[in-house]
Amino acid sequence: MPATALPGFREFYPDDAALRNHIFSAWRTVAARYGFEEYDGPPLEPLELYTDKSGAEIMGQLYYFEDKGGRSVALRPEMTPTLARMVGARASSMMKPIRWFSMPQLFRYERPQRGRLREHFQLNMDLIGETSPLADAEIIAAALDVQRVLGLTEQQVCVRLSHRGVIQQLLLNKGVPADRLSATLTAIDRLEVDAPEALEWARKQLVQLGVGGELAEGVLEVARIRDWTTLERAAGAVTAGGPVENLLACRDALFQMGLEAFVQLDTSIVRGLAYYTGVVFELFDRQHTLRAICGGGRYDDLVKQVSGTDVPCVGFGMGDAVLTELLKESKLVPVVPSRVQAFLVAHSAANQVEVLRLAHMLRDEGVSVEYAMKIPNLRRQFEQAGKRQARYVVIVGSPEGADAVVKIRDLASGHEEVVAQGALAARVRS
RNA sequence: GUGGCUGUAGCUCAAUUGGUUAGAGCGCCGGACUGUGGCUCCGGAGGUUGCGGGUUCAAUUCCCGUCAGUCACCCCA
Repeated sequence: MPATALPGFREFYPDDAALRNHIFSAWRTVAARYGFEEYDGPPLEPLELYTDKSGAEIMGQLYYFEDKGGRSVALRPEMTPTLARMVGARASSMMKPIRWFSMPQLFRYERPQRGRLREHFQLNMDLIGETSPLADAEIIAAALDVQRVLGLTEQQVCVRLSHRGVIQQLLLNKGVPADRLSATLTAIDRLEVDAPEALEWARKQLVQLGVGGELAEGVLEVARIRDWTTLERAAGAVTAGGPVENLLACRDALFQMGLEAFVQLDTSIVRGLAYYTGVVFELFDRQHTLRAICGGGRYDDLVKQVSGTDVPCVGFGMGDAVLTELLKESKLVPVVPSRVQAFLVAHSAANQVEVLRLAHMLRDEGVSVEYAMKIPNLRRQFEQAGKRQARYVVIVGSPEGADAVVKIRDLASGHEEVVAQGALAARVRS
């Protein structure tokens, strides 16, 4: 039986780790651009942190066990409850809005599929303590900018935008009973593909909910709104400060930022998690061959539920698994140009002492250096330097030069020159 | 958790209706090659054909189970 990693858990070979770091780097870049500070929490949490909020059925998707102190603990499946607890503890003393991001590794016991594993890293960005629709727009813009930094355009990705309050209002207008709203939203959540089968499925679900017949058609009509004109017509008179105005203001802000081409109204976006209260959105690849790249929205009541402090929030989670697939598919995986700056080559074994001295001198100067541990002929050493993707080869022990100089060769251009040892670090770094 | 499809070297794949010692390219290691890499040529290592069982004189090939991957469900970060 060969040793293998657990299903759904990844091993990152150097190429994989490089791509992961590329994604992490984009995450950090955008977080910095938006003035977000990094935080982190415990990977292992009390089980109740999740069961209290999400109910017992999520137990099947949690990695949980009893620790040696008899506590029921779980590997974190999402970051938001931890964030809510941390924010709730200090929110009253912090300047608003709070802009926090984190890049936790999360765990969930589910059947692994492409882009969905039992472990992943997830960028979480949350804007806390601000109810303005500009905060929603800010968060969505950040999620989109991550895509843009990674080289993905509006040709490849889009954000599907909706608003729970708007949907609820439209459903009430259609006559859906208030006590059926929550279940109806769940049914709508399934409708994300505008396919006939999905429609049929949704009709059946609605009938089971007691929302059959004409009412069901009304619900489906609401869930199929894809353009702003239809939405405004369906909403009727817009109340100041109401959900519709809120959603439109968020849209306007995104348009004013120049992100219009990415934005798609989609009233079938509801989000599974129960705690969302306002704007909700998901990022998708345009071909829709992958799962959601990112999902988020406004959750104004969660912090109060967890900590007792009333703080409005909007945020998203963006996993690395789907992004990895999309970047590979879009041929946007960067190639590392050069692994080491200088590869030291010894003319003969007698020069190895000098190689070690020079190598360490260069490393002290911050230059990345490699050299052959065994000294084969020059041809072989050059070959090694080439395979290691070195920028320069430094030949140590050149007979025609004095001891104080070395010859360096630019491996890409083939250009060679003689350099004083004291000037070597500066020359190689340039 | 349910169902479909797929599992051969590190990677991509081949192997006649079931037939002898499971092959190739790339990659890796070494040689040709004693002051200059990428090219070329030669050689080598690397496989319990995912694993287990069954049918058969004979299984990579057919059957069953199982594990893993993948797709669609369930569900969702």
